Amino acid sequence: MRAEVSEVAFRLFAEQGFDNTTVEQIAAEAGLSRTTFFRYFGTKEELVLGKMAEFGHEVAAALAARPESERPWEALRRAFDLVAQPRVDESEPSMNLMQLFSDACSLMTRQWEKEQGWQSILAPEIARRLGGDTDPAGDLRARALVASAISCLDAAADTWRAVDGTIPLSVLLDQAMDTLRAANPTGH
Amino acid sequence: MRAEVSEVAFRLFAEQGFDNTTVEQIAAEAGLSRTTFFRYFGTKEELVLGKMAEFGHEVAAALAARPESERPWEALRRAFDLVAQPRVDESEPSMNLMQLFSDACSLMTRQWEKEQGWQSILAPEIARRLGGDTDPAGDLRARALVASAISCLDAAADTWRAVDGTIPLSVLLDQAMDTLRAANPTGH
DNA sequence: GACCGAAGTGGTACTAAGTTCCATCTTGGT
DNA sequence: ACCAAGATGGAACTTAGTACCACTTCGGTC
Repeated sequence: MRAEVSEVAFRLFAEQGFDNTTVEQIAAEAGLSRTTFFRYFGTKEELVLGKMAEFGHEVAAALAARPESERPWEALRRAFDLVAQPRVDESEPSMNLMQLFSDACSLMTRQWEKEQGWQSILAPEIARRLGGDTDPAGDLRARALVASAISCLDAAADTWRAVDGTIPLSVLLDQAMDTLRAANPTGH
Repeated sequence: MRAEVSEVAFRLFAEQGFDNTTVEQIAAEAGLSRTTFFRYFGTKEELVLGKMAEFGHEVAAALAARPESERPWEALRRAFDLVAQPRVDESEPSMNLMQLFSDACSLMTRQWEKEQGWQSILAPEIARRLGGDTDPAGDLRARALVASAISCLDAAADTWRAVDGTIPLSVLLDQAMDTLRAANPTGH
């Protein structure tokens, strides 16, 4: 039922884009009223979020199935194969999934723009420090570093608020970023 | 001018919350019309985003000022001191800033909920693999790992689309995550 | 000093998301 | 056949955001 509406909606999203598709349209094509749509989904975005959550659980299952001996970072990497691995068996494999992933990021909100903003601000300097690659995908490493660092800051800030500031933010940030501290090359 | 409106808005946000403050209210208190407000800011969220962007540039400046010899991850960490370091000189220092940071994350959008969703789904397993800490802030390390991994996936997916899939996503993801690969402890 | 164009401003009306409330229909049990 | 409950649809409302138009104001020109 939810699945049926969802299917209709994603067809329309694919045809016209997310913003150009109204809830009224989705409801009409799915054969229910606007009111009922909102009773089921609450928000238009929840359609996308719901699908993302499904994948999230799949990834979690894959993660849980990784061997105990595997290091966490590696286990995560392997779990991500679920979405990253080009699957030859399914019809339209990971392209649609990554499209959805990417859409979900750009769709929802400005939070993303904020992070993108910080990323685009910080990444050039990091890229420079990593050495002067100017390959098309050359700055991926810089972006990964910056995005992860922001994530650590988010996590630390959240914990900081959760403990009412009784632990200094800098300590928490050290804790978070120490966990990730990679064998980075020395500045060029 | 923008600053003046911004000041009024943040006072109202603090008093009533972001959602319970209408643009009409802000405009009225700042002495301009709703129409003019939108001419200046475009969106209500841009008020918050704008402030975040300011901090972003401050951090970028601090980052650029770090010694060349410093490793990128460390340089980022030091640049983040701008927001993380408890500043004794200013009146209400980093608490408000982090409040804003945190609000900006929860405010804008569901993208954040999605990431939070994935994080909350994946983190317990990672926490378990890191060893059985159950401290209040004990899962910070797990959250940092998961959030960073998600960031790498985002960056890789973005690059993948930018190069029209001519480089396999798995390769890009390896590239991104190898950059971050930490000296993680072996699963307990 | 009157005139004029441009830019900034406000007002009105619109679309669309999301909420609330009420009326209606269906449906399962008595 | 009846009745109560839950699902559905409709109408009205609030708010963000957009489009358009009218008004003012102000600097320059004749």
